[in-house]
Amino acid sequence: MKMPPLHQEFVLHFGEMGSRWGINRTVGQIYALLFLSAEALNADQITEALGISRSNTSMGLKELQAWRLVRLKHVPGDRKDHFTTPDDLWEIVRILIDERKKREIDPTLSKLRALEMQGPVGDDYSEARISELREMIEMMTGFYEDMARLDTEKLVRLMTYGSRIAGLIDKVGGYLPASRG
Amino acid sequence: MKMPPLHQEFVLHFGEMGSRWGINRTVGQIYALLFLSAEALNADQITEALGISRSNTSMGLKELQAWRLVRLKHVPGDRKDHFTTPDDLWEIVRILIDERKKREIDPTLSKLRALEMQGPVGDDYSEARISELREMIEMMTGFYEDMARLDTEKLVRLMTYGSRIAGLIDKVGGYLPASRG
DNA sequence: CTGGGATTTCAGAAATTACTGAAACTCTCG
DNA sequence: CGAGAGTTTCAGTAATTTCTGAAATCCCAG
Repeated sequence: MKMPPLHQEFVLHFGEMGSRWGINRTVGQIYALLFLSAEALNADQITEALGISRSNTSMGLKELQAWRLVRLKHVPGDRKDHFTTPDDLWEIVRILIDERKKREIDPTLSKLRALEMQGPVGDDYSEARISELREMIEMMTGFYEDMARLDTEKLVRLMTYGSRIAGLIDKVGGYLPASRG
Repeated sequence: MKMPPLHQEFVLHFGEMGSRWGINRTVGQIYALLFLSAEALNADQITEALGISRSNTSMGLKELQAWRLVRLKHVPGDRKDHFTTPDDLWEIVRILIDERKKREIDPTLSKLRALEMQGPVGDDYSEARISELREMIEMMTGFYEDMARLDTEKLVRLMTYGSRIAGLIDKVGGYLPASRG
């Protein structure tokens, strides 16, 4: 693995964290490498920098593309495909949350709805628990979807605003409809 | 695995989702079982319901306790330890986010800070990319910590309010300090 | 067409992670 | 103190996941 020390440490860290993030070591490393790289890299460059097999690189890139975390970029005069990460970090965060939601939450939400559809087949407690869980997930994903709709500038303002937002709602809350349509 | 069909389906689903959530199958199943259970269960009941080994149950419960997702509950007149999940779903969500933050984000934030401390050891692009990433993570975790401080009632109000919150900030934003801290 | 570079697929090997049963330990009650 | 129920640890095994090299496929320039 030959690259500047900073890159090296960063790449190794992402590799280690990979398993906690639900991706494997090499996928984490490939992402880290591309993230720090000013220019797009081709698969052979990645293979060499990380000291892994060419096929492993190919699979890693495929997975990162499935996550929409890396993009293909054509370099004129080069037949090879080159890869980059989006420049805009906010975009990366949105993609990450969307994809995790899709993989980790949506299937469970569907399952909960399906279970409720079956009608009363359990004891009261478990039925109630399942409904409550579904409602909570719907509220949280609904909120996220609302936030994701905001443009970056507004989002930054909101986050910087922090918990004072709550006071704001207290103040004006009475004059506004209590729930979303 | 003998339990009502509703429980069974729910438990199996949590087992399957486990790997996506960064826990293993049995840990997911144990959690699901306790979640639906009106009364606290002891380790033997869990072992029998899920058809796994007693030691596996013990390890699963230990991991769930490390996540603070299950609690010990003493049942009078019974020497065995009994386990439950918190009743309040909001509390569960807070715990989940806190713990995931601790495992998935905090180590990276530390690493980024450490890398920046080393002074200028990389190219300009990668240095900038790392700072930018650290700042973004700090903003998001800061916002989360602010939100976590709110009581449930305010939080529900805020989430229900959704994206209209942004308009609210637009309206009063000028009269308030631009940043926290 | 077709020759050859570029990429992907895939079956098996390697590495990692999960699970089990047996043994060790802990705690409490008599 | 010490018997025994209850729990945890741990070493070995099973299952799963990741990685590799070879073969197959793709695709464009000539």
